[in-house]
Amino acid sequence: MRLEEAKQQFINSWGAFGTQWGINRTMAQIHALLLISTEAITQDDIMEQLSISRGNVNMNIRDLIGWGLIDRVVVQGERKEYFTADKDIWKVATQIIKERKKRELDPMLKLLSNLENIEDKKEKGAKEFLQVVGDIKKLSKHADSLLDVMIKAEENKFIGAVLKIFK
Amino acid sequence: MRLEEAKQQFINSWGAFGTQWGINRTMAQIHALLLISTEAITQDDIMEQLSISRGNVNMNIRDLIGWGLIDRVVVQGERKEYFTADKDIWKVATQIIKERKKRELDPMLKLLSNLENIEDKKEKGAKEFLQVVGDIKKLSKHADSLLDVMIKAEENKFIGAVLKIFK
DNA sequence: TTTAGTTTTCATTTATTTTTGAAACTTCAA
DNA sequence: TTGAAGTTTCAAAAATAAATGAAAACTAAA
Repeated sequence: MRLEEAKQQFINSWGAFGTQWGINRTMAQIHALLLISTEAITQDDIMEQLSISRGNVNMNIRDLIGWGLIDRVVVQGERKEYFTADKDIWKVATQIIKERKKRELDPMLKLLSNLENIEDKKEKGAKEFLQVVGDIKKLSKHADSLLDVMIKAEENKFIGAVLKIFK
Repeated sequence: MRLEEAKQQFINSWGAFGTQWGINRTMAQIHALLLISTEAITQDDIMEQLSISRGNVNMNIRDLIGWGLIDRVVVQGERKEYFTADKDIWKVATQIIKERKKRELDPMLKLLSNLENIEDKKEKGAKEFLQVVGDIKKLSKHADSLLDVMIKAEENKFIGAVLKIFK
C-alpha cells in the first residue's frame, strides 16, 4: 500500500468507526484528515480533500472546536483561517472522555437521581425498579470517578508519571 | 413522580442515551423495559408497552440476544416465548464492553496494523502519518488490555475480589 | 396430516440525520 | 465608504437508518 492510499483509508475508516460510536461520519473524517496533516489547512483544503460542501465543513469544524479537538490558527499575512488538530493521542482521548462525560454521564446521573424520588415506594415492583436504578447510578458514579482519574492524569504531573505506563 | 411515570421516563431516556452511543433507540428501550420488568415478558407485551410493530420487536430482540444482554426463557405450559434481561448491571456492562471490543476495537487494531505497512516509508509526510497511526495503535492496545482486566474480573474470583470496590 | 398459534423475514414506507448551496453576514484593505 | 475575500447560516434536498406489516415459515397440538 502507498502512503496516499493509506491516508485515504485512514480517513474513511475513521469516519466509519465514528458512525458506530454515534459521531457524525464527516466530523470524524475531518478530524482524521487534520490528525495526519503535517501543516494547518483551510476550509477549502478540507472541502477538496473530502469532496464535501463548504457549509458541511464549516459546521463540523465548529463542532470539532466545541469538542476541543481542533484549533483555529492564524497564519502570518494570510486572510484565510487555518486549522490544526492536537497530535497527542492521549490528549485527544482525554478530551473526548472529558466532553462525553460532561454531555452524557452527568445528565444520566441527574436523571437517575430524579427517578429515585418516586412517591409510591411501597408499590408492587417499586423495590426492583429502585434496585436497578440505584445499581446503574452506582456504576455510573464509579465510571465517573475512574474517568476523572484519567483526565487528571493529563493535568497532574504526579499521577501522570504513575499512569505513564498507559501512554 | 409516580412509579409508572418513572418507569416510562427510564425507558425513554435510556432510548435517548442509546442513540448518542450509536445504539438503536428501540433496542435500548426494549432492554430498559426488560431491566425493570420483574418477570419475563413476551413479544406482544413489548409491542404493547412500547407501541411498536411485531417485526421491530422481533429484530431488536434478536440483536439483544446477539449482544448477550437478554435471554429467551421457556414458561411451563406456555406456547409463547418469554424474555428476560440479566439484572446484574456489572455483568451488563462487562457484556457490552466485551462485545464492543470484539466488534470495534479488534477491527480497529487490524486496520491500524495494516496502515503501518506502507511501501514508501521515506515519502514526505510518511513519518508523521506512521507516528499518529502508531500512537493510536498503542493507545488502543492499552485500552484493550485494560478492558480485558475488567472483563476477567467478572470471571475470576481473585481479581473480582480486588475490583469489588467498583461494584 | 391439518390447522391454529406463533415467530421470522424483508420489500416498502416512514422518520431521522446529514449535506448542500445560495444568501446573508463579516472583515479588512483600498 | 465600497467591495472583494472569506465565513456563517439555514431551508430544502439527499442520504441513511429504522419501523411497518403482510406473507412466509415454523411448531406443536388435535
